[in-house]
Order: sequence, then structure tokens, then C-alpha cells
Amino acid sequence: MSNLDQARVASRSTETTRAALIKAATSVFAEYGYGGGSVRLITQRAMANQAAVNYHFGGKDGLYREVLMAATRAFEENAFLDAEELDSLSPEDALRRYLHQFLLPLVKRDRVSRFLRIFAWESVQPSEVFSAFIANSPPRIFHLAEGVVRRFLPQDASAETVTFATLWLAQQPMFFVRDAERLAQPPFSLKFDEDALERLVDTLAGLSLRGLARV
Amino acid sequence: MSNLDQARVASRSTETTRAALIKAATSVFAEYGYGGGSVRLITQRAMANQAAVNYHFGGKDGLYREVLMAATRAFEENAFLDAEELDSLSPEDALRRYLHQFLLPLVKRDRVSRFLRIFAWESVQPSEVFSAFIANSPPRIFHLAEGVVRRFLPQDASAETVTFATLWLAQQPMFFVRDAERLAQPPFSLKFDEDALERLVDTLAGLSLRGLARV
DNA sequence: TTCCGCTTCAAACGCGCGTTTGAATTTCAA
DNA sequence: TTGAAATTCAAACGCGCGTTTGAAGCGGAA
Repeated sequence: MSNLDQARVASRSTETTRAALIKAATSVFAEYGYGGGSVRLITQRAMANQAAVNYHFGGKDGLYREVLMAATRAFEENAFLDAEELDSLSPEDALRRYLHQFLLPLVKRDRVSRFLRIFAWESVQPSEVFSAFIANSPPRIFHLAEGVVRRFLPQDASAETVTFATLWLAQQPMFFVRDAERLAQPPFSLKFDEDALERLVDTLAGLSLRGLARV
Repeated sequence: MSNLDQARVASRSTETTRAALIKAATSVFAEYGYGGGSVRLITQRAMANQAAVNYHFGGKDGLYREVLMAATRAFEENAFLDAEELDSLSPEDALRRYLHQFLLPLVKRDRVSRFLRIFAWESVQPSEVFSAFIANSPPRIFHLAEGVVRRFLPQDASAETVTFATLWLAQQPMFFVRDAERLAQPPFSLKFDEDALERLVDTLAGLSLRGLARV
């Protein structure tokens, strides 16, 4: 008992530091990606010592794994988008819902949006940590695009075609999420408020559904 | 005259070193991007001294500018794809030609393919050097996607719509070019020979033209 | 109060990076 | 051949990175 109590109480301050580090790491990695985010910046934002990362998580990679686990948990707790919910919609509405949810980080800066930004980074330059992470427990979020695409493709579509189309669809919102800041500046000067988000969803959904020929 | 001769002859060996550095830098930056490519690797491949980069180009950024200038020159000398050639084709064929040319690096490893890979890197993480470079002399290559897209969009399409659609189209081949190596491994295991390239062009052109609804 | 594990802390380590340095070497006009 | 300019070279510099170190601080048990 005494051991347990001590562990419990001691872990109170431990949990405070751990939570602060995970929160700071989430925002830093969302901003700069895993490779671009530094331990020094993370500990600075968490108001913790640099060595705390190694003490509590064994290193930068361990902290990142913790962030990825939190992200997976958030997505699987239906905090984001559920495959069953998509199935209940028409294919067209499922596509629009998919695009809308993945483009949300353009206008919201909440926890889930930061997780999405991290995934957007990993979609263009996967870290070894991430690759190993999804190899062990592939997150459901990756099946969403395939699920949406499959409802449009014929049953006998080749696996290669399905892969092409899935990658094609998944990339579309990722690009805008990842590069939102850059697109806000010249020569593009795209400002994303909620109306612009709806127009972007409309445009992307139209392009995805009917292609250029019908825009 | 004597000064000129001296400069000319001296520049013979100079040009040898410069050319070797530019060639090595092109392949290194194509493989790892500007930030990921190191001066040490470049000089090693060029069999030159590390200090040569600073001596001849003033630094890593100056060398990169030289590579970008060579790329711009290659593209403007019709070594790649000409806007007028695209205009001479039907919109559908122009789109297919655009996609085909931008996907060529998947099967070819020539000079132009390396330039395209560099552009693919810059499309996701623009370096300051690149941003400054295109600010001074925007390369024609960037107008190609807009030119293709515009022929499908109605005349009165808003500037925002044109931008959305242009970015959307430009991203599609970039993704496959940039991540070819990763896509070759599980879980995707995509092998790109010339046949696969044609199928990818078909798929992307179909998706771009008619969307998911008609695949 | 004393002691002992847990946690924090400032400092330093080792590494790779782009760059600088100053001497050695090469080049070529005079 | 000579001397000055251009070029090459090995070595080192300064910086930021992730990580390690060992002492200091802290809190609860005896």
C-alpha cells in the first residue's frame, strides 16, 4: 500500500509534467513536423527541463509515440469521424463529409486539428517512428479514404486502381492543411474562414466527384 | 586581352569544378530536397573540396540557385513541355500530356527528371532560396497547370476557384514523384515500369477529367 | 529528524551541419 | 623562370541538435 500510495502521489507531479510535454509536443510537431520540431522548443513551451523528455519518455521518439497514441485514441473514440457514420451516408455525402473533416484544421486550432496536421506532415515525409508505429497498429483513420473511394469504384477494380485512387483522394485535403500558412501569402493569398472552407469543400468534392469536365 | 585570356583559361578548370558541383547538387537535392541535402555529400560526389562550394558559389544557397537556374533554362528551352504545345492539343489530351510529363521521373532518371523531383520537394516544403528565386523570375512551368485547368473551367470562374483547381491538379503528379521510393515498399508495393506509368496516367486523367463517379 | 527514492535542473557531451581560415598548390602572363 | 593571381585543400570554427551526467531539490516512510 505504502508503495502504491507513494507511486500514486509521486505520479501526480509526474503526470503534470508528462501531460504538459505531450500537449506542447503536439502543437510543436503539428507546426513543424517531427523532424523540424525540436526538444528545446517543446520543453520551453511546456515550461519543463530539457532532460525531462528523456527522463519521462526515453527520448524525442518516445514522446512522439505518446502523441501518436493520443491521436489514435482520439480518432478511435469517434471524436473525429467514424467509418460507420460514413457508411450511413450516400457516397457523395460521405465524400463531402470526409473532405470537410480533414479540412477542418484550416479554420480550427483544436486538439484534433493538431493531430490531423501531424498526419499531414507524415503523409509527405514519414518519420521512422511513425512508420514503425503504424506497422504495429494501423490506425483506423487510414481506412477512411479507402472506404470512401471503394463505394465509387466498380467491384472488380484492381487493387492497384484502388490504391491509386485512395492515395489520390487522401492527398487532396492533406495538401491544403499542411500548407495553409504558405497559401495565405502571395502569390496565392488564400484566406480560410468558414465560408472559404465550404467553398473549398465544394470545389474539391466537385473535382473529385465529377472531375474537371463538369466544373 | 591578357586579362581576358587568363580569365578564360583559368575558368576552364573553374568550369569543370563548377559543372561537377552543379551536377552533383542536382542529384543530391533531387534525392533529399534542399534542406536534407548536405554540402559534404555534394562535394563528395563531385570529388571536390567542401570549401569549393563557398568559393565558387558563395555558399549552399548560391549553388542551389545555380541548379534552379539550370532547371528553369531546361524547361524554357522546350526540353520539357511547352505551353504552346499544350494549346495545340485538345483539353483532354493536354491534361494527359501534362500528367505524363510530370510523372516521367517515375521511370526515367535523367536530368529533367531530377529537376522535376526538386520542384516536387519545393512544392511541399519550399526553401527560402526557392521562394526568393521564383519571386524574381517566376518559371513558366508554374503556368502549365493553370493553363490546363483554365481550359476546363468556365470563363467566369472566380480567381479562387482557378487557384483551388490549379493547386489541386499540380499536386497530383508531385505526390507520386516525390514518394516513389516509399510507394514501392509495403503496404503499397507499387512498382513503376512504363506500363504502370501509363496506367497511372490513365487513372489520374480519368479521375481529373470525370471524377470518381465515372471510374 | 533522518533517510531514500523520485523528479528537476544546469551544464556539458558528441554529432552533423554550413562556413571560414590560411597555407599549399596550380596556373599562366610577363 | 619568375611572381602574382586563381584555385584547392585539410583543418577548424560556431551553431543547433538530441542526449547524458551528476548534483540538487523534493516528499513521504520510518
